[in-house]
Amino acid sequence: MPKQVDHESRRRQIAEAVCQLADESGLEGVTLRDVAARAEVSMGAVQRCFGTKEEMLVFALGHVGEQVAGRLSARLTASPAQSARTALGHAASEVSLVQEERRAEARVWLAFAAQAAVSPSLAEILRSNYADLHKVFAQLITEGCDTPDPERAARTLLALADGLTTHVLIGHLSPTAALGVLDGHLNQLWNERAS
Amino acid sequence: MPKQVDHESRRRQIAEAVCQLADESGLEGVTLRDVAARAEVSMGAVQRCFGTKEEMLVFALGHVGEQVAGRLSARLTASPAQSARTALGHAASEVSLVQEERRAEARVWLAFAAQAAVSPSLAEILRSNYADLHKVFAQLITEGCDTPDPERAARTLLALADGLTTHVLIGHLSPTAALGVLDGHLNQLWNERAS
DNA sequence: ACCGTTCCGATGCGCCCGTATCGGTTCGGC
DNA sequence: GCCGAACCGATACGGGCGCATCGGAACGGT
Repeated sequence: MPKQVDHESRRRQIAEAVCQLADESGLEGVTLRDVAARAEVSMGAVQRCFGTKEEMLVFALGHVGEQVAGRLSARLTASPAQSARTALGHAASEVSLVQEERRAEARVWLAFAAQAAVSPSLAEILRSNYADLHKVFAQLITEGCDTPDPERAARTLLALADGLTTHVLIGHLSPTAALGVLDGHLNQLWNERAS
Repeated sequence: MPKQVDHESRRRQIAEAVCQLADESGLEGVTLRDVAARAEVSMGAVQRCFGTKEEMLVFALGHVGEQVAGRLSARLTASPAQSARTALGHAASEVSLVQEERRAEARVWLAFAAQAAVSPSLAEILRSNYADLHKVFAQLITEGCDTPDPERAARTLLALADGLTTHVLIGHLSPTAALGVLDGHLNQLWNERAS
């Protein structure tokens, strides 16, 4: 076997380029040529890593999903002693990517979400990501507060986080306002049965 | 002046075609040729109505915004005698386009939202639409329940509705589950201070 | 040392995009 | 009745796209 190259790391490198471009000009600004240029590899290399453009996008979406999930679990395990309330607050603000430094990831997420509405393979990845996030949220809610339907509370929180992401991206809400909404919702959730 | 044609109605006809195509294959499946074919006019007619493709998209987005707003106010004025609670429920379920027959509009909305993240002129339209919806929600909430911060409650509800739309489109939630989330949230909102 | 396999970058191909252009047609004004 | 302005459909054009191809470079096995 001649010339070995670490395919996996190259794929990640390309996925990173995809995300940068999707952040700058949307998913339709992601062309094989531009991706290759941004990743500083040749176009042929991109084609060898991914047989088709769709494959590349699927991998990139999985990549960002892993990043978000990784940051989330890192944040949860990093300081486990805190209350479930603050843990959930951190988790939710992590998932809704309202912080300035996550704006790029938010744009990438929105672009992929739109594409997923007409591309089953992308939708599949997104569904699996959402299922994971739902489990985490539901677990935290079950542990931390005695709301009657933790599953529904988790669905609510996840949808709220995504809606806030969208509204911040569009400019309808400021990041501060979004965080305020999130915090208020969590407070309401905590006081629900503890009147 | 020779040959008069109703520009405005033709623009609406074209906007309708844009929505149909965006529903079927996303915004990037919207090409001038396909739009012209779907609207059953020539490509030249499309070009005369809209100087550029972006103009056409902006108009189409405004068009769907008007439709949603129109349906919303129609539903609110149609049966004004009902309680503010049910009025808000109807409004929210109307805005979150979870019903099967609104699926097309939902896909169109998501496609435009993603594009708006990188296109200021589209973002402008969306912001104005959201501002209107926010006013309606805030008004209903102020009238109907005595939550301490109606503005924030309105922001929460609007973001939640959008997030649910997205999740239903992707297939993470069923329309029924989404409606359940919405209803549960409104109940929580109503019981907040009425313990 | 050399050989076959694997990787590489460049180039070509066919297609479709948005836009510009243009001759023909239709009609109101005089 | 004709004339010019407004409209129409078709076609031309330059460019960028995704994908396929190919000669050569790089390297491990024997």
